[in-house]
Amino acid sequence: MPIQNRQKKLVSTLQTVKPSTSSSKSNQDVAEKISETLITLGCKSLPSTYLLHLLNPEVIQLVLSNPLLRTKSYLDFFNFLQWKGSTSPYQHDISAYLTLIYRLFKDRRFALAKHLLNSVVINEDIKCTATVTASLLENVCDGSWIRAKLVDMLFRVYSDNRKFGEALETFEYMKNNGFKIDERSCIIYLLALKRSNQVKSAFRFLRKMLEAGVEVSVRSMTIVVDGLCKIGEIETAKGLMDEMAGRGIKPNVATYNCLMGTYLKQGAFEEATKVRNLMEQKGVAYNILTYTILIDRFSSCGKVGEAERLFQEMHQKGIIADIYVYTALINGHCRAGDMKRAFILFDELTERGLSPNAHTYGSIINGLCKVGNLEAAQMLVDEMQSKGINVNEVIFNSLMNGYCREGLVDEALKLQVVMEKKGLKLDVFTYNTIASGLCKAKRTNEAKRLLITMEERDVTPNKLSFTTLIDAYCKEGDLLGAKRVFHEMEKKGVKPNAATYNALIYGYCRKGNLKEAYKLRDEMEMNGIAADIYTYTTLIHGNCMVRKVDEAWELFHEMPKRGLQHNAVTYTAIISGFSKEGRSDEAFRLYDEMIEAGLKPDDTVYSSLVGSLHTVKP
DNA sequence: GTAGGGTTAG
Repeated sequence: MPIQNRQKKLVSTLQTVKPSTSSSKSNQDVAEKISETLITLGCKSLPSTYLLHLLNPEVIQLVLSNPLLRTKSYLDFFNFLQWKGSTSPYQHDISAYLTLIYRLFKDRRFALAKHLLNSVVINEDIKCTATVTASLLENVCDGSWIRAKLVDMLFRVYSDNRKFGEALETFEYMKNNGFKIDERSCIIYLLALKRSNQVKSAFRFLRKMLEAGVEVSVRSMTIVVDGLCKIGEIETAKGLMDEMAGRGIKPNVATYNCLMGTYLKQGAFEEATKVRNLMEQKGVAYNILTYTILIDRFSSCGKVGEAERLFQEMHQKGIIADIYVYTALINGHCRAGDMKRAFILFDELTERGLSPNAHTYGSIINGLCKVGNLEAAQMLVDEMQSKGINVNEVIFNSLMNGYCREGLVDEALKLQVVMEKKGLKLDVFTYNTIASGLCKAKRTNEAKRLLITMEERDVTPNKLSFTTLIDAYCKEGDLLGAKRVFHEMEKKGVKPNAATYNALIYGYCRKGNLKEAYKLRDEMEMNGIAADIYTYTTLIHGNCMVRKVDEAWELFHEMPKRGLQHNAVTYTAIISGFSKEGRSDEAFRLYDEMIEAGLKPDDTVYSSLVGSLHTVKP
């Protein structure tokens, strides 16, 4: 039957119903007629003009509740009514939605039911409180077993939408009405909380789960343990694990991975080893993630040999490395400057059918930038682009850093323009990298300008930005400016570190103001920041400059006592100090000592040693 | 529906 004829028929059908009366009987008649039309003719034939003034919520409710209607028909009817293209789209009330959701669920169309429930909770025009929604849901379910499923679905939907208050209210509703609460739904809520940085709420909720009689497993516990570890509450996490053990919930490999990973990130190797021992003791085998974390952390802190050993061990145990493992190991070698091994692994993973991704390329490109091979880095950038992998902010930052290290800060500035053109956001890394590149190129004014303006572009300067800025002022000899920035950073609650103090100490040394430099050294130590190799080297150099080589010598002696090893720069400073004073015996003795320590002297050492031979003792 | 990867300063 052609569409037009169908419509004519429907119109005539509808006209037989008196629209003026609003009694239930009449509503029922209308509903029945509409249902009949829908069953026999389908939804496409509904002419909106006539229907809209015959309809009211009760009629709609009746149509939607008609068991004779097939799912497709009432769904079409529902959508037809609120079709946005019509002149007056109809706004269903919440009961209409919930009725439809119930029917969809009954017809096992779960995804659609959930989708609609989602629109109920986010639609400002129809949404009710969680308790009201839950009880309305129960109403439309008419005592069916489905009501428990639907209230559970409501809990999940609230969680998915980060509506934590409503989700909790639904949870309480289920608890108070004797529903059995599924742990898997609670996990969705826990994860949503954790992802919104509401770890403490997740922690409290876990307790609520236990109180409500939910069968809590190690999964829920691990989510909370992980969250607590991530916010640095590792002791709370351990306390929780003990408490749960008392309830028979034992940690598994995932739980241990969280704990161990956190310790390793903090550099607490002994604690991490304790976790590993505990795993062994309890017979909990490592999985691929355990190995990834271990390989990644050892790689990051320069213990790439240990990372390689774990990589072998993993293979012996029959665990096949994935792209994460390869990337972690490659990164370790790149950081150590061993590009040869990095490329061997890169080829190996490709041969094994794995595809390098942006992180893998990022590691290799960064490694190449560090060793100054910018052409090769550029080639890899081209390669990844040809594979359709986007060059992201991190890779741009790596490249900029590479150029800055080579003194090619203008190339870095060109990349900045490219980044902006691509719509990539310059982040704190970008600004800090370029600023320090500018400082190194003695373009301190540009560096200062960049760091001062970054805030205007919504990038919050961090410790490093302030330190670089202080460094720029110090290099210009503007100690007042440097001090001003130092105080400004304190005021903003950004804590200085050793590098910050060292920049200032350098500034004072450069002016020959050793008194102030020493004062700063004492101040940093009082604030719990240990003087490091840079602090000492700067002070040694500063003393030598004002011909106080004995003071320098004293500092040089102090270093090993404090666990600081001399490096080539320290030796260079002290050797040239003695040389300048014409104390060539001491200078040569230190030179031999330096060679013996396996340190490579640079040109400065030679020239100062040669120079010392011509200097007449005062 | 547990847990994982690449970038910055002296």
